[in-house]
Amino acid sequence: MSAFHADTGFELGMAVIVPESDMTIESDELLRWYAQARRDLPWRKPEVTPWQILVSEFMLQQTPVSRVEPIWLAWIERWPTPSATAAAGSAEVLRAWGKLGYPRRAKRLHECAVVISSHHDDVVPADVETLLTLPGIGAYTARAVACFAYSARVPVVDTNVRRVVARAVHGRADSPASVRDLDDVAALLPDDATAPVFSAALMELGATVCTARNPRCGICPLSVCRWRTAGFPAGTEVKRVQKYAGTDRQVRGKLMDVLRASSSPVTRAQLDVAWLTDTAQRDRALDSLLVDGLVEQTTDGRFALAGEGEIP
DNA sequence: AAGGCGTGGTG
DNA sequence: TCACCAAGCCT
Repeated sequence: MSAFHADTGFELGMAVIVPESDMTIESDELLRWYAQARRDLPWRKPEVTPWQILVSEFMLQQTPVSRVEPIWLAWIERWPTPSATAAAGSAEVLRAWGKLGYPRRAKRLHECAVVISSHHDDVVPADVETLLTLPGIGAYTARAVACFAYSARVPVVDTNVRRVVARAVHGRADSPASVRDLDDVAALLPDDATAPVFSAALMELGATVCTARNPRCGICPLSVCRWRTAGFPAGTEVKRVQKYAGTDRQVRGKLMDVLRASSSPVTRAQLDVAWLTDTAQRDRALDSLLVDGLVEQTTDGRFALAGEGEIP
């Protein structure tokens, strides 16, 4: 057992009998920890609707909880349902999104609202298959909505879950994205109705204890962690984080900032001052915003947030 | 399938 | 300081 291979569970071609507790994450200890350590996030309150949970999931795609909270609170008060969101128009939605980042998410959220209000009787679909057909909803968000809004027993795999499972179950510092993730987590899921809380707890553990940098192993509730057992081996080289300063993304952000601030269409000159250093780059950024459908040009040649001219 | 897509907090 | 990172999705 001392030379046991952490990855495969096999040694020299001989099957090693692994205690069940080594291959799983103890649901009891995880749930007990979650019950006392869970953050009191507003979208976790019982009266929150599936649509409002969906909104939180859109906002949380690559944006930290602390920045999402205030925007989400104001958002659901203003637009509590898909139909209310759809009726608001995409320009107002893009404006309310503010500086959460990746405004394509806001556009897709509005598109979701339109589809759900017009084709699904204003009710968020409950099954993963249908959710996956909606704009901006991918593998994670579809399962998160099915699980957290409808208590479906489906694996929910985000970056936190991936990391926790990679460490506790596989003994690796992190996990390269892989299709095995879904099967891995499905195998860990409790058989009973606690599956959704189990998933929430797994995510919470990754977000607050088993973090990417400086994991707080001293307060981890898991009694079995193969990463710890293996002596915390380092992960493989991570791919470089994308640059931001000076990129087209930053220029797009500047242009969107100008558009958001104006309730009426702006002139080309007003956009030009948002990025003086490289006019070619500025043109490219504006063009890409038009291609993405985030910005529209009015008949008189000015620019506005997409949908600004529409009748609400 | 690798890379584009915002923004701001943090160690 | 500045690289890293934060409940991904899409092409």
